[in-house]
Amino acid sequence: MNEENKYEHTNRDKILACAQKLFYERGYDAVGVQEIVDAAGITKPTMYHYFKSKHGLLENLLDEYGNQFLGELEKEIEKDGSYEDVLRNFVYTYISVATKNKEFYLMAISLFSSARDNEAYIAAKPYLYKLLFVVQDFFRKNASKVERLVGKEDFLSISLTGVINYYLLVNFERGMSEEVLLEEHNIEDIVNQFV
Amino acid sequence: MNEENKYEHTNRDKILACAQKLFYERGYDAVGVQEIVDAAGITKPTMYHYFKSKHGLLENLLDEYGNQFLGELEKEIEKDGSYEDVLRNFVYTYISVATKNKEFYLMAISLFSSARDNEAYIAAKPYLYKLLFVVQDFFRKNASKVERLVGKEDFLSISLTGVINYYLLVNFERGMSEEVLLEEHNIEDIVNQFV
DNA sequence: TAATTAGTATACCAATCGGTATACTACTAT
DNA sequence: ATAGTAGTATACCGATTGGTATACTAATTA
Repeated sequence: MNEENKYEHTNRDKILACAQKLFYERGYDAVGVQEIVDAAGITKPTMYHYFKSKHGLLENLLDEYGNQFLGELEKEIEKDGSYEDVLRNFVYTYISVATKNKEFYLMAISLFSSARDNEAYIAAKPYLYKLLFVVQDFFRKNASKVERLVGKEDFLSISLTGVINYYLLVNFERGMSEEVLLEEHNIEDIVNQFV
Repeated sequence: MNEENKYEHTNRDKILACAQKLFYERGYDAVGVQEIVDAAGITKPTMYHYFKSKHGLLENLLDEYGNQFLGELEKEIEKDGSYEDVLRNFVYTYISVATKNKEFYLMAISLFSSARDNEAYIAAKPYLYKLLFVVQDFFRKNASKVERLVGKEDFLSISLTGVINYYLLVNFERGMSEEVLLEEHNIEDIVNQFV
């Protein structure tokens, strides 16, 4: 009945997009519901109709934006090639997807590092593990190609995720552009640490 | 007149200690001033007497606890030895100091990853850079011993900090103890990535 | 056509937010 | 002795917090 792209300009999507931007700029706790609905040009009951609470809004945000992010990373694991090649592609894709969704990505990193008993951390925790599992899957599939790395899959996934996250965090803070972040010598620096 | 350790049980220190604990548990924005002063067993005007605002409280907290943390790391840079030896000691000291001040350390990591325009991030930013500079100093002094690493000091410092931070974040989350975190094979895994 | 449902707004709630005006006490310095 | 200062409490401030009761409209379904 409706193949049209209605789904792009609904109030629900406007709320998600505005919440994402505000959470990125100032953080989940610092942004009030009123501010979100003002930015989206609607009123509170509309937000509480779609998402049952502020917490529910964050959960939906993480679910829709986050799984899209992880999906793109998972596709990269399927590909075949030498360890160094697939690693290089994986790192490139990770940074590429992260920079393309810079605001969501930084928001997610912030949530992953939030305080233990913070409401936002509790919502983000499953995705922190999902990301870790995706990177672990990558190493479980490919580390077997290099004897020295066998058995180190857990550490390697923590280490790679840590390096890339901090690399992006610091260099976004420095105002570095997507193109520079993806330059060959920068990718190569990261790759070289894992060969 | 007073060589005694008065300075450990003053209201000021009680406020700092309680704020640190609460910020660690639930985050700066999620914790109200009232809750802090209740935990410290005093009232608001006392807090506003010592620190001019909630923001000022955080600044003092970072200044006193943070500089102590960085000081212990800086001492390690002075020491001499082969690249691999000083690196191993540096990593060991970093993790050791971080685990001994686990609550403060996790709070700091959380602040470093906070949203750009968040009040807490603005207070933490100088210390994010200070930490980066300390690690950079380490590599500027020692990377010269290994030709392959010369010129990579900036990347190396980001990378090492990223690995250790994420290593501690994930393994604290997993409930891993200080002893395990400092086990030789775990330290060696990290060190091996930087030789 | 009648009944139901999804979506939205007006107007409100108690509770909490960060912060302060005022006044008191206890100590210090003159 | 007296003036000043540091520290502390009672009681309050306006603003904002997350959330909702009620009512309306527009579209769908029976």
